[in-house]
Amino acid sequence: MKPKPSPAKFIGYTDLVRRLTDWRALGHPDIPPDWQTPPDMSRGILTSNLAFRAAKESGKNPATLASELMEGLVAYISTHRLPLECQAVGPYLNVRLSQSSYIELLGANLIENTLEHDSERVMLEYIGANVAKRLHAGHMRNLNIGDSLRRILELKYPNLVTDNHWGDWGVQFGVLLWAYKHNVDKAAYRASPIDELQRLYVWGSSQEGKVDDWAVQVRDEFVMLEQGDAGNRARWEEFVTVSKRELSHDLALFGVPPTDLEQGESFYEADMASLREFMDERELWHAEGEARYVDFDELSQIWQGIDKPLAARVRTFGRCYLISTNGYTTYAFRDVAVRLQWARDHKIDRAVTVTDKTQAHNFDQAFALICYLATLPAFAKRYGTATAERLRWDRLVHIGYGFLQLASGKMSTRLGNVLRLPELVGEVSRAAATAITARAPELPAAERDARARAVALASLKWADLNRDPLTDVTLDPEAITRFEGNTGTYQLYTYARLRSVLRRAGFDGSDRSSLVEAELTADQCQIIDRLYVMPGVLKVAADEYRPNLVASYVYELAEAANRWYVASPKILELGLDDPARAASLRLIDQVTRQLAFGLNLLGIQTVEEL
RNA sequence: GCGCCUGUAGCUCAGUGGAUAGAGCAUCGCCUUGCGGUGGCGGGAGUCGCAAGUUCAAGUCUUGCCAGGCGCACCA
Repeated sequence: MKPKPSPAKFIGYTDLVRRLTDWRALGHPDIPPDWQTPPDMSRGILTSNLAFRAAKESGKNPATLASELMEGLVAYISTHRLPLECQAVGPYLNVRLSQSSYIELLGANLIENTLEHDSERVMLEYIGANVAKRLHAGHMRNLNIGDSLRRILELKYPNLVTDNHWGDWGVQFGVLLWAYKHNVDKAAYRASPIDELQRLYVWGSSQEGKVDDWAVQVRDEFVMLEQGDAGNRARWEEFVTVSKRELSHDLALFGVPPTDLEQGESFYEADMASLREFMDERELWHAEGEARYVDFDELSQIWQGIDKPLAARVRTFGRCYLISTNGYTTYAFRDVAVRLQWARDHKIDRAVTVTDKTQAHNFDQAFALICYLATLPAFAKRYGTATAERLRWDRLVHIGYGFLQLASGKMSTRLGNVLRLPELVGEVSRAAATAITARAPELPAAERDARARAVALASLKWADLNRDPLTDVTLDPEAITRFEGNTGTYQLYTYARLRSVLRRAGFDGSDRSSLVEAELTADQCQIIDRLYVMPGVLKVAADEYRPNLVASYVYELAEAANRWYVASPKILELGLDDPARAASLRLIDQVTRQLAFGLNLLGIQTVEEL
């Protein structure tokens, strides 16, 4: 008679941490254990430095205290039947999974074990495409970071909404409409509307100073558009339509799904008018001819209830123009209106915006202004108390990213110094095709190109997301597509190789009976530890908006799996009834699922063959 | 001038106030003709920009300097 699997219920990581956090040390009930992942997984899955923090009030040295605390922890774990072993190591309280639980974990679905949900309504804004302009290489970072944050934040916030803040309004449309009327090449427009619009915009801008009253003519075109002139309106709508078609094509090329919303800049006209009226009525800004501005030094002093550190920051924000001398609303003013609209109409509690890092100052100003306005009773009266309460400094977030360029000598300059997104993908795909041909020369061209595309996208996304968004990136297509090292290709390769083992073994996941008798090696247990603690990584990644933590986790998992796999006996040569074979295959299955899950959070699709 | 960001190995970069600061590339060696070796193991390589401070504990927090990048008003 074979022993039956343990009847103990599977406890996920998040659950386990919660229950361990409920434990309060005798004599120190007010000091939470604050469980963390240890720096080195060989120490276990969780560690607490409670003894340090409790040492002072108890007057004992941390190491002595730790062994005393350990008795209480042992009793707690035993009482609650948690599948854990624990040990005081010097002043640290270390917790590891009990040996008997590994087999059970191996058979469980570790990926289902995700984050605690937060009911906040969160808006994530990214892409930042403009009407009549193609995506260029700089947009890649926005797409990568935005799309990845979307996937990561969704794990924590079921009420996540995404928005593409579409650049579809403003004086530039006066320029475009004016240029279209004076210089459009109809044949070129039919052939490729976006290219012709880009040309027209450049041409139109270049006429400043050459044409009398250029500024007036351009402004009049935009004013006509604003006031609903039928011709300009129809043309503008057509520009928007062709631009959206172009954008969805580029997004598909890059494997990024569309956002939930596409609230272009024009969408906020009414709210800006309303805010303008509000600011005028209450004299909340300074007038300078047509222009209107806010002085943040003043504002920091009249802001009721602001805390001191924030006040010190806000007073350095300088002056912000919200209405220009020409009477146009500015970008900053639109960002104020955007957050009002989100808070009021979408009931957004937390708003995250992804743009390049040079815009940080603009968002500081816009966030400070809307937060200040939200403290005014008149604002709550006009826009709702709930709306006002949602607008809080610590919940308005700007994620800035640095610039991206190709390594010198490898930049495509066919279209001047702007590298379009499809060209970037093409450039990296060529490097990937070269690398693939080197190892599989006989591969048919179609198959090679398909793999090259997968490798190119994975390489680009990995190179981008494996680091802090703020750093500037110089891409070397050859380096990022290499199979060895910490590259996207290495992750894809590891996945494909392990999947191949499962295929050859005929693994279908159905047979778990022989698992029970398996003895796992220390290497295997450490991999299971890693798989088990992934939600801890995801939590920090979501809390701090940092996809690179997910990338680090994926890399470490792939590395650990490779290390074990290469050192272990050949799985396919083990007997079909050998429990070690079942355990190894099951582990590979868990690893590949987790790798795919992690890579997917970075927007990277795995492939079965590479 | 003011503000923000950055400064960690030769290079490119990770690094939750906590245990011996880690990867990749490059470099020097070793294992392995392999279930997908494009792998794996190891060596050398660090005053974590400098200096104070807070703390039981600082690459991490605070302050001051130094260097680089980016903003600073009606572009987005």
